[in-house]
Amino acid sequence: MTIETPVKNRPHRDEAHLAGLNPAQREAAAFGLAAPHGWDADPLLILAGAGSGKTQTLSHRAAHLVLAGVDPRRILLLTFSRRAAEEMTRRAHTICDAALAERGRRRQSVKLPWAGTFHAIGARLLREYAPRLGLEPAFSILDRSDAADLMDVARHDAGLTRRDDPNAKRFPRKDTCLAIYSATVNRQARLVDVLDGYFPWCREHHDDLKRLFADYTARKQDRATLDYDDLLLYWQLVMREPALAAEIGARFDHVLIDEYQDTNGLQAAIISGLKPDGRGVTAVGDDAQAIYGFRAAEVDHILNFPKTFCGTHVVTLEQNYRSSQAILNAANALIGEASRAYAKQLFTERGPGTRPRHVTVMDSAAEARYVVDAVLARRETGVDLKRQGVLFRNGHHANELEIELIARNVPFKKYGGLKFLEAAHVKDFLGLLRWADNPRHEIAAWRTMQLVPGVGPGTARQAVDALTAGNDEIAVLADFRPARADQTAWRAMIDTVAAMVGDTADWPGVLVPAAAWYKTILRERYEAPTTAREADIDDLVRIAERYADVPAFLTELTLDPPQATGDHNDDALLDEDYLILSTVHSAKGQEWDSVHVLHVADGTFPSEFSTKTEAGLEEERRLLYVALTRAKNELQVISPLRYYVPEQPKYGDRHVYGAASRFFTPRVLACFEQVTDKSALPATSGIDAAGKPSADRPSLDLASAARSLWD
DNA sequence: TATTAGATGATTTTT
DNA sequence: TCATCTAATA
Repeated sequence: MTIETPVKNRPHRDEAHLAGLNPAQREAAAFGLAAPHGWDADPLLILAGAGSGKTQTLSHRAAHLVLAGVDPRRILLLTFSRRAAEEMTRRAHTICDAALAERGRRRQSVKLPWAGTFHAIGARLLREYAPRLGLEPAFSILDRSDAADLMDVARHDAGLTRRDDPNAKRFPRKDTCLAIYSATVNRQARLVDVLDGYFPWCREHHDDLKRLFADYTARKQDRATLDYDDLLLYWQLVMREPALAAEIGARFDHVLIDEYQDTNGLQAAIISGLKPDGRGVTAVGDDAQAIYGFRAAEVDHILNFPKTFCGTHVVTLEQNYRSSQAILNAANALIGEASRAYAKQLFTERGPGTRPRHVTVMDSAAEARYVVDAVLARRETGVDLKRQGVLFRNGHHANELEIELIARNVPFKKYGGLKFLEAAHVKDFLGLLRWADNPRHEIAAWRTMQLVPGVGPGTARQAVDALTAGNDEIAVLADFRPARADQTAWRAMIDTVAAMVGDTADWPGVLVPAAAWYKTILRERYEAPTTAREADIDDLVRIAERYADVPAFLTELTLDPPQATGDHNDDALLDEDYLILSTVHSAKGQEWDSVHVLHVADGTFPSEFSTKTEAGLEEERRLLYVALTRAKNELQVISPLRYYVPEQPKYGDRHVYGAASRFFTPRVLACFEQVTDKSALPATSGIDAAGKPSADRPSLDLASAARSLWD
């Protein structure tokens, strides 16, 4: 007897490549497709819990689309980082190749989908359509600090920093101004509402801020520069123009979006613009892992996806392949206490595993020692450093750990925190390249000029004005002779930049004199040996040489900066074993055999800035949930009793005895084994475990000394 | 006008 | 701690 099934659901021998997926994953990967007969594309929402094989499923779907006959170039894959985009593209490629080989066909020629972050794809589309949008195609992209500097120039020029009345409140600093601006743009909200909701202490400056932002916007346009937010904002504006939206939307048959829970209003609007009825859209995400509220992301976009696009098919992935049951229990207990119920309950078929540990230590010094000991002990049992991860809420929470790791010769790589590109000398050199790339890039020019000894803000300002008056021809600077400046260095700067400007410049050959010029500046500037800094410049040059031209290099570097310290020269490190340190945000999508979470105390986790609102607190809970669910076999959460609070200036010691994290309720704690490090036990002498004399405790605690005899 | 020293205040996570 | 701003000096 045969059972009639609709053509599009009939299993097909060509689906062999989906064999490794579980039923839910397979359903998601193959939904609406009947290879090789084409596809039918109702909107698809995949709710994928932590460790449920999301990347696997999405890359299979991409591969399946291609095998079903979709042209890869008509697929748009939007991810959260470029690393994720590359990973998925690579996997999809492998799956396709294997499937084609199976069928005895030749490997397909390399056609790549459009894959990248919203920002990167936005930049690419905007450049392409620039002529039709009244945009300079060769626009430069301002990174955060360039944008802040431009904001600062506008801020000073508007006289907002003058303080006629010394008692008057100061105008917000450049970073705050930029943050307010960014929040307003990304939330698509009115300035008043953003100020009321997120920056109440700046409310009184509403009118000045409004004027400032208008000026900032005008300056960016004059200078052919776009900031990060513009990449989304402009793209979204394009999508509001029906003809253009239809044209761009028609270029893609399928739009796959990863981490949909972290999309903001602009991004959601872009998707709606591309595919108004949602046909061809696949969104993947997990509402329990929404952690980018501060970037105006709203969980509602994923929750309301089925309402926004009617006819949405929803697939839920609940089987976790990553963590042991014991770790999953802890994570489930934590998220189970959220004020909002999450739709999924993760389960695993892996064994129970060892219970996660909750370790109490004295302070961050003890924490650092404890973690290094634990990491090295794991390595002894055969868990390589690379299979271990140390996670924390803020970049600086790992500072002491870094010192300890260096002292004990443990190699590591840190994600988040101070980045390669933020080092002053790296910024200087990039500024030079940015100026050459876009002679109208006021900030880059101004910064670069001040590198010349004897040139300060005033002189640089005048030179920039002269440059603008002279139609941005570098040559006009030759007539501008700054009185106090080192004339040789000034002349050399002009020659260096002039040689780099224009299409005729010999790339990457021009990098050599540019680096040479900057190195002379470096040596004059710093008395200490500059070899380390010079090596960084050489690294930068080596990276730059891999790109076709300056704009390509700068765009890549701005949109996808090296994530880790040491990332830029990772070729040398590649086969070595090293420990990963990462902020929880940067750890999204990653996993390790053994995970150590630092500094879990009230005030840091949850962060004290987030505890004022319910939404903020819930986001912190999800952040901790993300941290816990990174672990496969072993998990340790470390809580210092006493920690450093830079925000609270106190006389003398700024350490504070903090409360335990409010997330560790009895029900959550029950999933953990309690461990107390010896540093956190009552001291048995006048010297506490940190090695410093402690004045605030009795020099001898007879009771615990007596007890410890029996330990 | 450039540079330095000292005072003052603040916030974290990232494209 | 760090960035920013002001005042003093060259």
